[in-house]
Amino acid sequence: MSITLRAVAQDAGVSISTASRALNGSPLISHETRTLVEGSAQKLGYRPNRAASALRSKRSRLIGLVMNNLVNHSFHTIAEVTQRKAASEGYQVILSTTGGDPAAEQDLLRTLSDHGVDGTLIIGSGQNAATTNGFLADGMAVVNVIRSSRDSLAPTVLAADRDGAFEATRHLAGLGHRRIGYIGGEPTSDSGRERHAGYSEALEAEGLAYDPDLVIRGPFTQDFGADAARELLARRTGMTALFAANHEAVFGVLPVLAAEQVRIPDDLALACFEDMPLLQMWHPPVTVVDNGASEIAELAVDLLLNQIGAPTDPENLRRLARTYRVGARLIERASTAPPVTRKS
Amino acid sequence: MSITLRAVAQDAGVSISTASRALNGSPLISHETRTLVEGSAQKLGYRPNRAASALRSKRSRLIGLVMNNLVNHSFHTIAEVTQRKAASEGYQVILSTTGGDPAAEQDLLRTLSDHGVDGTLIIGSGQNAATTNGFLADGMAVVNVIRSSRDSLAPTVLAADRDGAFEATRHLAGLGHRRIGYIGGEPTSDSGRERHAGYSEALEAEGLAYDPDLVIRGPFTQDFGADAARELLARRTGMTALFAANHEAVFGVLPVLAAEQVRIPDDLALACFEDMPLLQMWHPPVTVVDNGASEIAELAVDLLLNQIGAPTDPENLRRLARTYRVGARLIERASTAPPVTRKS
DNA sequence: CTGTTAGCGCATTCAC
DNA sequence: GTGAATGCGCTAACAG
Repeated sequence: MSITLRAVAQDAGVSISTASRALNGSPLISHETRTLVEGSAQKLGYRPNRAASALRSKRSRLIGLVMNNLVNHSFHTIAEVTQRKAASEGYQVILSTTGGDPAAEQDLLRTLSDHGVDGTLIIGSGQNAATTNGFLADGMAVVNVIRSSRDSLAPTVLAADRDGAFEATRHLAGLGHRRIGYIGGEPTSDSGRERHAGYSEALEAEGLAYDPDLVIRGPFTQDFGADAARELLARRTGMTALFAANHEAVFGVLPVLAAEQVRIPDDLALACFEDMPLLQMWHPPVTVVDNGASEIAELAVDLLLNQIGAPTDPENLRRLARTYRVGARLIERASTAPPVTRKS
Repeated sequence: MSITLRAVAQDAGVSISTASRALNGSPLISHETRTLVEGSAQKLGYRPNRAASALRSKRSRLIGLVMNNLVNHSFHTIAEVTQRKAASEGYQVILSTTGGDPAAEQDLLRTLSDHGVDGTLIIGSGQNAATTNGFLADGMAVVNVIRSSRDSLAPTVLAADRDGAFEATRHLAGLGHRRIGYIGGEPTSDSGRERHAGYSEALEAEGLAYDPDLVIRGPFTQDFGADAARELLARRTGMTALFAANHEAVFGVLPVLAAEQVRIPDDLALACFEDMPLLQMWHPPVTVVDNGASEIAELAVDLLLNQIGAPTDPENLRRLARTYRVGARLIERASTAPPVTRKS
């Protein structure tokens, strides 16, 4: 049988509630009794029963993390950072993957609520705002991450998709490229729209025309990337640079470029969105827009803990409930260089 | 305020204990009352309070997952598979990363226990058997994964490191290579030892001599891999094939080979341990030993749930407490080919 | 500052 | 089969 608070109280010769207060850092406790109780707890190897504590106090010290999958580099980075940071603040994280299914997502959200999580970070479908708003009303903290959720009353932390795409495109244009290809996500996704907007705006800012022949947008899949890359090459558009802004598609784009013996950066300058080991190690290393997954997670956890700190304060929530953008950062590597002028 | 069991019981016109039994699938309940209660629960949108349930029943429907990090491809694969499978059985998983620190690991294990997890999967340091054995004694399930733990009384699920390395090496030898290099982990790690043993045994089986000049073993780091690759190339040993058996080191080996313009497979046939997207997309795609991370996770979760099913049955635990090996699988890709005979 | 009292919501005796 | 009673271990009023 394990040591209960009662045993600690007995050992220390105080009441059970005094023991509770002493161990939970209540200010209304004398220094002596605190050290006394702590001594007993230490000696007996007391460990709090979180289930009991949660039942009574409505604070589980658990937070939920809901995401599509763990394969995506940004996602598992976020999971790891979230876990580490939460643990350092005394919270454990329940991890849930949805496979991108909104129904599964709702189910998981409910299950997390059953477990009494104090808050939830959600990289979601954006389709369960009603559910998460209900949680907020019940005093559970919520933060949307990476993907915004229409009608959600919770704070949202997003990557700077548009700015990042703008910078990458301007970087290519700045090197002298005038025919810059674009492979990106569908307009139905926020990030797909934003990155495309950044690309377009950069072209405009640099005085370059937007040519639909240079642009292919599609689903977040490797196959799409491969097809798109082949298609762009086949079009013979005079493209000298390519911005691959659809993360999953990159896995299809790279092998095609290699197989077609496209020399990088000489035949084609290449930039991608979202950094990952693959791109660092590629030959040559690939210039990327680092979306700041770690920083996004840090901020999201901060916002979550802030809510948890003042759970029943609607004013606090209103104050926090805005959209934050974590700045993107261009990392220049060898895959981008000025266009090679054939002949002169 | 959320709906409690009491409200459901009231609505159904039965006692609270009958409601509890009805919703928990107790056999001693008439069919009618069951459907009646389920109807009320449905209607009111009842959701069980897991904290209360855990406090009373000692079953939290939570399991812990402890691992070094989430960056390693095998690790996040295991995390994702574990989560999905656990969820399908009604369990949620608390994810913890240790950063490889045994003290942090112990701390996390204790914290998981505080939360009353029904069981824990641990990819651990192997140094906390005393702690986990204590958990077992308290009726918490434990399964060691990927890394064995000396003195642990819990079941262990391991990858077939030796067999995998044996197969990869024999594959290279079978292609006609006689000078096969090896870059692997330190002998202090189980997997480092096992894979090296598999390599050695395969050489022996193929009648090839073991040449220390062809072998470099070191830590699980990218830098080590880069250094080792450079060193092996510099030694001019007549090496025509390389088996990179240290997963993290692969991230250092690949760029060095590319930078040194080593043509694969013509100048050097290459095989690696542990599959991952990077290796599928590499140019050329790299032959690997797939360690079966998904299958390892599936089996580990099964073993955990089996223990949870019969928590106080020492006979059951004794029966399960053995070491399981999930078979490795060689995936041949374009990076391995017969040695090119220069001239004739 | 400390002790007493009263549950949190549920699962499980024990009666019937 | 069902209901009444009893805590699981803890925290949060409420007194003092």
